[in-house]
Amino acid sequence: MARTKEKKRRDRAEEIREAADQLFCEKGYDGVSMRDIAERAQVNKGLLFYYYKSKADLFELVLARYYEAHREALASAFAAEGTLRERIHRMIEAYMSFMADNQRYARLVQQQVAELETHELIQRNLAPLFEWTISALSGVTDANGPLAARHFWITFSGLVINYFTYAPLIDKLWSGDPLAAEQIAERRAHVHWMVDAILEKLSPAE
Amino acid sequence: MARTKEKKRRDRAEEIREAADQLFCEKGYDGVSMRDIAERAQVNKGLLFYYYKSKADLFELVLARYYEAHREALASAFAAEGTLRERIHRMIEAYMSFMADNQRYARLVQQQVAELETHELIQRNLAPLFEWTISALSGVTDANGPLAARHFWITFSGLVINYFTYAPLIDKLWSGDPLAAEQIAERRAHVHWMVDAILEKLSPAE
DNA sequence: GCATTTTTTGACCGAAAGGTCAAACTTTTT
DNA sequence: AAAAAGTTTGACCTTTCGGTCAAAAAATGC
Repeated sequence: MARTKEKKRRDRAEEIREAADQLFCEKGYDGVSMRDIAERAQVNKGLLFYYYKSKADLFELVLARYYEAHREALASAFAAEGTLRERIHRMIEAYMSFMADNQRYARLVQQQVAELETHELIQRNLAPLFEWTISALSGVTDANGPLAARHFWITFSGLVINYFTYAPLIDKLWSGDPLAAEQIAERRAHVHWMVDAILEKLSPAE
Repeated sequence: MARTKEKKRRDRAEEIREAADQLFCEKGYDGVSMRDIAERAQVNKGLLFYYYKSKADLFELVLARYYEAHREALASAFAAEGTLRERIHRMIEAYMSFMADNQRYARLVQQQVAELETHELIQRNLAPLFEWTISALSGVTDANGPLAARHFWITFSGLVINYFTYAPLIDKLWSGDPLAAEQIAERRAHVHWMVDAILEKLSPAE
């Protein structure tokens, strides 16, 4: 008789990482203790330090995974095919999808940005996205002033990310869960509409 | 000889509040200890508890002052005079000015929103702003769907507040301080341009 | 001047934090 | 089966936290 059950050994390191991921997103770095993480992972506290050398280390790992996933998710959208309009819409689409799939991420980034000692990690990951937008928009926006590409970068990314970071608040003002699939689809449509409004005003001829 | 020097007694309660204000904005609630606050206020730690009953209490006071100032700053812009376009621009103007004058506030709100147990304080203060936008836009937007007023509320407020919350990050991507007066003026012009783009697409006839 | 009230201090408390470590337990290698 | 390597545990350490309190100091009323 062959083994019918795959007797998987528990991967403690992974369980700890997942517990840390959940808790950091829920309560923030300072709001979580290593004891909390150990408890959720159903593991002895000492074990956390066997696999990860410190709390800060564990946090950075959780963060780095998200940033990497984010970069990968957007990488395909960077492909320079189609018109500017198509490319931007594709970017927005990828960005919204990633946020919808990784709702914890928005909260994590927000907390990270809120820290004044802005980690070089976040910088390193956002810089490429920034550069892309600037170069993509360079043909249609001004080099400087209120219509400079850099303003549209903030505006575009804000349109997407703000919805998710403010979701807990929106939840209390609207009726219905803003993170439900239909609501997110609605926001997606809104952002696309906004992109069109901006592009139309930037170059009415096209 | 009359008293030439106004020998002002130090207002300890006020000094403590100011120190707490600074530190909470810099490092967040959890990142600051009562010892830190006492040290910055150059006051004995015990005194903090003489004037304020707890750390949470002190934080709420700092927060409440900002919310009140915010509400007051926007109150005049609520006046229902002029066209919709004028009213919205006036609102944006007031909002931007308040943010420029109270740059700490953006960071405080962000930290507050980041906490999952979103305080009823922030809710109570944002609700009126939300209601006003909804009713102001009701004539020109859809009742539901991607062009519902509620989406534009998030979009508008994001346009303003995002610039300030992300300023530390922008600082590292741009050249030049995003919180300098000229830069803020530029963002202000950008947001006004955005408002026009939106309104034009919403009702092209007008 | 004295008595009373209001401020201010420094020493102290228990709880909880991040982190260490030697010993016990499992698994793998030989 | 024994030895070696890799895991897991619980007890323990130091530091820091929010908060208390009795006593000292300063201001006030009479």
